[in-house]
Amino acid sequence: MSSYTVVFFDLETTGLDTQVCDIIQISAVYGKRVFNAFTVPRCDITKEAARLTGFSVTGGALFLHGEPVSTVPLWQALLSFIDFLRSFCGPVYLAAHNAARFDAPVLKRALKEFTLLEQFQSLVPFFLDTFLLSKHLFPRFPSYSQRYMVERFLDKTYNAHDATEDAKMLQELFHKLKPSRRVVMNALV
DNA sequence: TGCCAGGCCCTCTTTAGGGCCTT
Repeated sequence: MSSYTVVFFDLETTGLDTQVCDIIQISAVYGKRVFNAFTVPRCDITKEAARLTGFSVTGGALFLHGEPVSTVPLWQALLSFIDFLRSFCGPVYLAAHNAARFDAPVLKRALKEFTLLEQFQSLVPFFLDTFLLSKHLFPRFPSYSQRYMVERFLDKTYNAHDATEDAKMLQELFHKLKPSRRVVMNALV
């Protein structure tokens, strides 16, 4: 396989049900480059998601911890995200923690809704699941949550449930772990 | 009122059940 670029991303959503939840925030990082977009979800935010993320919707506007947030329509956020991904030369592997089970299906469902999936997949042939990667690397760990891995390897806590911070931490963790190409290939989904 | 999903993985398994990881 030729060269590839690993871009780290994270979604904040209205809940955990990948078949019905809606995207609230998309963030991605590559080095110092950051992509971020907020969008007003079209379904209710579950009580637990609202508690964890601090997002709320009032009068059709998005708020984060009570402060108004600038948003764009979901289709526009997705198109901007595709433009960001297109700016890299060659294929992009989009990395997220538990990508296979959560971020990838949610993102792909949204892209499909706006008939953007094919365009997206021409840029992103695979997702990289750092949860699977962590399990492959360290078979006997008591936990593989992103928070645990960050605390263990980077010795720091961070603002989890902010998509940009989560993506930045994941990038830092990945570079600390320095997984071999073989391990990376085994964590593609 | 309801207190969410889901599929892999592990083991006190395989004639099953519970924990994990994401919001």
